[in-house]
Amino acid sequence: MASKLTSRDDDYSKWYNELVVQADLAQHSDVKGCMVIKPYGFAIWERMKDVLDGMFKDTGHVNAYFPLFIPKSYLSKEAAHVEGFAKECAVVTHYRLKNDPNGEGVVVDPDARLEEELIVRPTSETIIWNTYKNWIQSYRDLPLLVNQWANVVRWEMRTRLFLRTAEFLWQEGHTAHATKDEAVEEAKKMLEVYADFAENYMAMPVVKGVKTETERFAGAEDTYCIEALMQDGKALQAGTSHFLGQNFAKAFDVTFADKEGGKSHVWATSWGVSTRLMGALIMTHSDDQGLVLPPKLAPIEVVIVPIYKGQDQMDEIVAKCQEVADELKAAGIRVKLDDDDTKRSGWKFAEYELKGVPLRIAMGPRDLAKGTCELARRDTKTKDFVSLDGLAAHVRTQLDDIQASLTASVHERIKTHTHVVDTWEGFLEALDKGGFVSAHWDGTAETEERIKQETKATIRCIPYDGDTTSGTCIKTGAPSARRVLFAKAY
RNA sequence: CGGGGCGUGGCCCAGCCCGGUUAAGGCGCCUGUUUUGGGAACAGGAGAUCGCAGGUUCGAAUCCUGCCGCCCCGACCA
Repeated sequence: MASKLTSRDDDYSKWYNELVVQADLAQHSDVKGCMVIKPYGFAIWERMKDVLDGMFKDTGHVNAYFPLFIPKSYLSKEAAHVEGFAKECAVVTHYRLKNDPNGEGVVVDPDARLEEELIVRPTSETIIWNTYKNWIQSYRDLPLLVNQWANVVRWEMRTRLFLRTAEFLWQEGHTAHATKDEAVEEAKKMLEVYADFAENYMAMPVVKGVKTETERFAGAEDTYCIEALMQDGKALQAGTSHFLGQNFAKAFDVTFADKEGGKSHVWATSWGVSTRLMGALIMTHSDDQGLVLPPKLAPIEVVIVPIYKGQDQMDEIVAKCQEVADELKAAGIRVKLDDDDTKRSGWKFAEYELKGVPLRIAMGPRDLAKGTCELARRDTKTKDFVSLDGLAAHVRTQLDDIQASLTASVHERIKTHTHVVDTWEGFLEALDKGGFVSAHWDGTAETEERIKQETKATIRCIPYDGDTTSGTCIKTGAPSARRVLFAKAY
């Protein structure tokens, strides 16, 4: 743990990889592209999950669980969908092993070949819609608002811890509605939930918008997204919500009887966020000393480190620290008292900084005499001596302040790193500086592709609250209805 | 799939080019003593079929052949 992190300026990518491992969030497993999420990393994910799950429930959704395996034939029922996912599917072909007749270990039993191969779900639309077919008969069964927390597998060529792993954890909401308007409204509503979560819990304000046709989810009619901006100026798609039209209802023949006795196909949405949010969280706030966590998602909001010499002093100080811990806990603050006698205080300071704990309280003999403690902020690295009287209220204020200040700095980052340009030269310059580039585009996939080929920048979204005055495309000079947001992305 | 790198105690790695007693060092771990307000010091100790399989040789971590795995950079993608 003693090794220093590579600085962000030296190599942002290396910094990220080292941080994830050194802060004890995750590690590479022996399986290519798959990670082990370690307890501390998982604790953060659990916080995210708990908060999001509450938000889904508050918007009327319920949880269910669908199988990991999808019959191969299901996947091909929606043409665009299979097209989008076929290249990255793990396939189960056998169901049994046997002892190797040549003596070494086990081999796949060739007699145990599945009649129809099973696909390890890359997403669950197909198996869910195949199930919904039997759940939905009447308008009375609608809307159907179901979410599932699950793991999915996408056989990516190139992976990075949290940002893109072959297996990842996520939630996927799958809803069915009687009308198009209601489904569109649902898709947009869930995007708002994601944006709310990103800004108010992750302290990561995002840009909300709609994807262009080429960036759309395979099988969707519209993909709404939240786009975040990382410290290195690259964008990260942090969540998507899809209006699926009647595509899956038609592919799986899901119809309902309406009030008038007619039969119609239902309208669908799906929406998801994944452990990629962990990567977003890490890259958004952390610094060269390690992780910086927003209090609302920090598994530990305050760590208390006792400082002492000798057993007697230790007993006395730890007892006082325990009192403080109890007081903070009673005030609803997630607090950890680290009274581990085998680690020295200096070691603990460095360790909790690396792990991004927002506030640290240190208490030693001098504090005990004065009725004070040292309160250190992770985000600003400032330290103050504060009275133990009214400490819980003070800590609460500080935590709120950290949350607000992290949020504000990301707002500022987006503001200062969104460049409005009107010429191709200006566009290239802006891309060099990093961040979002607001520019006119002629609306064609060809131009979008050309720009991507030449600059690696993609249209992140057509932002909700962007500039809607018309102009001319930066690449072709053709008329453009409005500005869109470009960026180089993860 | 193309390019690069790496596989040596739990972790980081030296040694390999130029083969030769017991495979070096650091972190971590165990025991003890002194320490303790910013990653402690000293002493002792445990821990390795050098990725796998062949080959060359009196002798292989080191040379040769083949294979496997992972990481990084690109194309593809959440």
